[in-house]
Amino acid sequence: MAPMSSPSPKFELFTQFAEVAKALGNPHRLAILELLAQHERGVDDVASAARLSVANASQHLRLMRKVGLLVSRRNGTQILYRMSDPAVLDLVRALHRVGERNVAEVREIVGGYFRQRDALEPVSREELARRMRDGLVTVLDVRPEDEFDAGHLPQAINAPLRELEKQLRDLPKDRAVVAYCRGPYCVFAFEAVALLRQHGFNARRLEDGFPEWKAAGLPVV
Amino acid sequence: MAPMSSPSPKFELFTQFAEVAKALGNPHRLAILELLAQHERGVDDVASAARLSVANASQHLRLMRKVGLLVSRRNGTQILYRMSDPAVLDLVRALHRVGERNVAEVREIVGGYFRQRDALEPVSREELARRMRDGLVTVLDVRPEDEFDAGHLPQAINAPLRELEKQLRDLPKDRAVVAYCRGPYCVFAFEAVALLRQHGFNARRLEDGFPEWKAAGLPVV
DNA sequence: AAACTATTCAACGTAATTATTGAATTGCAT
DNA sequence: ATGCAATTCAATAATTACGTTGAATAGTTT
Repeated sequence: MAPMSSPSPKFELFTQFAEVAKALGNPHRLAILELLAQHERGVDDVASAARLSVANASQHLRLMRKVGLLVSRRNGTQILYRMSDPAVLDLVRALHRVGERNVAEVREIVGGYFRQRDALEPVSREELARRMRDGLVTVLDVRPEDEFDAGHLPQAINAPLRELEKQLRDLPKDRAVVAYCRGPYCVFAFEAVALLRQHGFNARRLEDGFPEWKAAGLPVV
Repeated sequence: MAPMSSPSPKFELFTQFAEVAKALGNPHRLAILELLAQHERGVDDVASAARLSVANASQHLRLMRKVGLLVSRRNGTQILYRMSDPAVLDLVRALHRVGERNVAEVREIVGGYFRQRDALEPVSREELARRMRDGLVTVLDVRPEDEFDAGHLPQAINAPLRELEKQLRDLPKDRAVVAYCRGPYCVFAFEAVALLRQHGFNARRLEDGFPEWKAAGLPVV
């Protein structure tokens, strides 16, 4: 109805915030952010890691710098970009959480993964710790490789979901498998368990995920 | 260089996440989210509160539902929308934090507000509490009105930044003024102090913001 | 100074987003 | 059934976003 009479102060603020969100609204830029979450990188470096043209990577980086997600510094001939602040990582993590939850729900409706819900009951941390001590279980970390590298359960095998199918032949069929992920909403663990069961494994998922395991004071590598 | 050979699994995930961020990348939708953070509302209700046409509001709402930020239910003839999950509010808050910090930095560079940094040293919570008991200070809440209504410091006057200038004449000039905001990065308090000083007030800002005051167990209305 | 490297700029075509309009649904009430 | 209210759909026009290309800039090396 009303055609936006005055550009209210609140609206201006929301416009600012929206600029930040827009800068996150592109898969390539999210990939770049993940790269820069580890350490600062030059444009060329980012471009090849993200499989983008240099000019395109430069555009993305400059946009994110413009809205305050990144900062840059010059080192000789190259420009190094990095995340501006831990709050940016918090923001990205919050986005991942919401996105993951959404993926999980879509799968639940479309594919019906959660039908046999009892079959997917999680293993408690305590139970897994006990079975690990007895050497009776294969532990599968289905998070992306870099998160695995930054810390994981002892004896865990890293098998990012899309590579899990290839790695199936290397898993002993006579041992139970417990898969874990980033946290309670992370859909990877559910999917991993479903896939493993399809291939005849005795598979279950760990309750919650790696951060909760670590926070509970259980051993980490 | 390489034109994106295969649509990698990681890229698909990031595409999902980017859809969520895109849905946040519009000032009207952020305004709608703030409305729905309070309680669920019908389309018509949202449209008039956000000053949008009904069809336009419907489009925004459906988009946010599609990416999982909102859910809806039917109640007779109307459709009620609400936030799907507390994680969505966390995401919005994280976005606000980054956006606020960004606004603050821009102002710092352009306007030089933070030049006389010592003059803007914050008042500690304890000091403010003491001075409030002695009745020696005017307390200014420069957050938006709805946040003020949801809880504020005792005796505080709500003066959203853009309305502060109008309210200046009503403030007693012989009393010190302490302004506070959402938190440590919130730029409103800085700007309020700068404006008050321009007009001859003895003004300072409170350390951190309202949530921290409340968390410290100090009195709240 | 010239050659080289890394990055940015400018211009272009394609695609996506936004708000508007008017028509089409959907459920409820008469 | 018919009419009514709330919402959604479909088509449109204006704006903005995206990636490519080739040229331009800034700093380093010879």
